[in-house]
Amino acid sequence: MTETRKRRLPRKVREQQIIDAAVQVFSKRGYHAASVDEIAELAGISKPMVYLYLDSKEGLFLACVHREAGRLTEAFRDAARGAHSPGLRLRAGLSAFFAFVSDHRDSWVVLHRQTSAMSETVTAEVSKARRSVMAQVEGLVRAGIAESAGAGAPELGDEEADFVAHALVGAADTLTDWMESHPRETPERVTQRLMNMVWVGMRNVLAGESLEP
Amino acid sequence: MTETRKRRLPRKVREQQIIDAAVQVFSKRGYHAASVDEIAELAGISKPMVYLYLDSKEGLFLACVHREAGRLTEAFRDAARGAHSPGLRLRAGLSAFFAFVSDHRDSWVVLHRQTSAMSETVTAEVSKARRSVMAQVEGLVRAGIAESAGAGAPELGDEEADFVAHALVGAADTLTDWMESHPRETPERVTQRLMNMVWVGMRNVLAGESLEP
Amino acid sequence: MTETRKRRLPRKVREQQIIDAAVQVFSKRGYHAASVDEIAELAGISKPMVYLYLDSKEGLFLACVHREAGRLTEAFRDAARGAHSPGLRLRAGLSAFFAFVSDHRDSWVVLHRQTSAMSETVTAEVSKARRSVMAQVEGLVRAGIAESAGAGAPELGDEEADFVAHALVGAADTLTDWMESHPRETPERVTQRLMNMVWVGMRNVLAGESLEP
Amino acid sequence: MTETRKRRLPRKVREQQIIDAAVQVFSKRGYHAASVDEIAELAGISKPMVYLYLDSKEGLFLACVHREAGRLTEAFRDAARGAHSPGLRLRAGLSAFFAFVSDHRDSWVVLHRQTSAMSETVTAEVSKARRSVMAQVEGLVRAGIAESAGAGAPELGDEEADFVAHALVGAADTLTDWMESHPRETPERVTQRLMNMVWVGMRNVLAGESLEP
DNA sequence: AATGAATGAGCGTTCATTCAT
DNA sequence: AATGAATGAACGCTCATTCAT
Repeated sequence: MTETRKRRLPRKVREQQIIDAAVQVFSKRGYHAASVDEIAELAGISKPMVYLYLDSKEGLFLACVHREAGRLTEAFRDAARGAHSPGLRLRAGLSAFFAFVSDHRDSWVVLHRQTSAMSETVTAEVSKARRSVMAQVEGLVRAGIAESAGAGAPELGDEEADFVAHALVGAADTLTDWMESHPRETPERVTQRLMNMVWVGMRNVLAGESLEP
Repeated sequence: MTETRKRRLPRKVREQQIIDAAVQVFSKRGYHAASVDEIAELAGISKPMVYLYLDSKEGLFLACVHREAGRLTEAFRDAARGAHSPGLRLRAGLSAFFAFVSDHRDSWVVLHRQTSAMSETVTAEVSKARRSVMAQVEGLVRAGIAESAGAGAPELGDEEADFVAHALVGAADTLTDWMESHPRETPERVTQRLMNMVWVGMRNVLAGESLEP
Repeated sequence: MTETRKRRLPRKVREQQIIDAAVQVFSKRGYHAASVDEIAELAGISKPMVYLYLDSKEGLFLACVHREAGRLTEAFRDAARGAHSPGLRLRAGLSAFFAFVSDHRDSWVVLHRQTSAMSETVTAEVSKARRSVMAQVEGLVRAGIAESAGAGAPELGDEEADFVAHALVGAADTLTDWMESHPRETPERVTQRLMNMVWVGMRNVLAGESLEP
Repeated sequence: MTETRKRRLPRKVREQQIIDAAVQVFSKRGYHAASVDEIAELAGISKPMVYLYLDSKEGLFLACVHREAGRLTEAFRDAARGAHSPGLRLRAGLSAFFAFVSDHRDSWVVLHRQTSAMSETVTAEVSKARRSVMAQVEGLVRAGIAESAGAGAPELGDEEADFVAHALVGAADTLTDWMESHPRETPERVTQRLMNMVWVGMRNVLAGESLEP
């Protein structure tokens, strides 16, 4: 099956191919160790095209972050669409989240694990995208808990929901690495296990209960 | 060979100063963006000394990882020493962990967040050091749960304990970032909250219980 | 072949537009720092058109030099046409020269101040165009002095006239910069002043007189 | 006679060698067309040394301008030292100026003929150095004329002296090119001729006299 | 024990130029 | 007549590393 590589492609298509390659390379090497040469080669084009379309290495990285943040947002939205009660939305959303993180390792690594020092504007933009993702997880957490807690549930404070969201995202991030060394695990099983682990506790946090040390 | 007359600092001292500087710079810039120049300058010596003592940039990074992993291990040991019942050891250990992670940001970032591509041998060594840290958390988890579950507790499987340890470490990592933007939070409060969140669930995971989706 | 239906501009017009743009950009940036991209954009067309019409960056530069040398020549000719005695021709010519240099800064800068290394053939052509301008100034000088010196004037040697022409052109070039920081000066005033300064001396040079050091 | 090229040289020496090379290359190619590679090669060292000592291409250019401006200033000072009456200082100064311009073609071209667009800070610094040179010529002009005009001489206005200085510098610049194609000319002869040409006129300018057109 | 001097190799970026339509 | 797509080659700059003292 010969794959005739098209030589001339319209800008929009090439752009996506470049971003595809960039996400892979940024994820694998990290922002600084990634070389535009390698990205261009992986995208099957020459370096000047990268600069023509994406302006700079930073612009390229930004494009990656934006696109992948958008995709994750979309994954959330799709999951929510299928779950018509607020309660199901939490599980569906979290499940979608885990699925995304484990299915799109590269996207997630670019979105969440690139810590290297970059120009201030880029750092700001990236932080914004990351906060937007975190806010969506937080929304899921708050909605899910609120419903599951029933009518008389106390309001879940901003800080509490934020805390839970960060804990979940951090756990999910590390667990995705863990999955790689446990090939029999699936995103679903990991989701289930993590839910088992935190579900009751999330409500405890909500209820203000605390265990004695 | 008597070590007299030396006004220039003895090797061991210099070495530690270099590693001090390196941990700061690696943490701030990331492995690749860090420059040996900056490290040498921060250490107050000339570059060839760095190479004389630590061989290469990778050797320098390895030394950082080893030393900081050792320090974290020591923090665990100290915490355990104060808590003479296995049950208290879990909380004390986790608390020590959080304290370490938030007190020694640079150390932790070097230990856990540097993903960049390095030579295979180095990557292997670093992974080993990281796994050793993870193993200690896992030990705490297993011991703590075992005791809290009482006499007839089922054996906690390796995979389960490993899972919980990874979730905790990941959550702790992200929560440390979160703490930075919530200045009123302390490591103790965060520890407490995380314990509230996962304590019950950890036992659920142990008991093999699972919530219906 | 009737030239109907063509909405796209005919070749000659486009060519002039391109050269217009090129003169501006070459003057502003210098030959090497000028980019064909910028020229094409300023001309309102795409880059391949530039190459279709002018062959190369050097060709483009050559075209600029030729056209602007021609314009300066024409300015001389027009000035001469109005001054029907050879004596007036010198002043009118010099005045036209200053007017041109100050009115068409870009043209002059391209004609006289671009020193950058180019291919030998091009350098030769450019030198030729520049020498042609210099020759015209020299002609003015020789004619003007000859007349002013009256019937029995000694022949002004080639070298002497050449010397005076170079001195005048160099002075004029630098004085044009000077004019920019003295907004109340006009080409006419500068011409007058320069004439005052060199008029007597030119005749001295002619007469072979020399001041004692 | 074998020339043993010293490999290791102290910074100060190497720095001067690099600037030597840079002046040549900047003069020959122009700022933009000059490549740091070529400069390094001509200086007999590797590129990083250039950056270690001179920071950047712009820094290198600045260093050239400063050093050569200083040398020209020194040439003026030396000439003035030999001429103990103000009147002789003009001729001696101008002669030194012409000698410098023709002996150090590269220095002068760097000092006066680089027009290309550079960063604002550099442009500012370069302009400053150039103005300082021009001011020295202006000083010579004013002093010389004042003395030659005798006791009752009218004050020479700033603008007039400035004008004359610019005209002289511009003429000298172009005449230096002219000398290259007239190998029998010497700086002394050219100086003499230019003095003949402008000496009387300079006083006319001073006296406010003007020739009728 | 300690350092100033030096470099090979690579990276981000740009540019003149061409191809296919 | 006109252009969007594409690139080889070069340039400014930096960095990990070593040599000579």
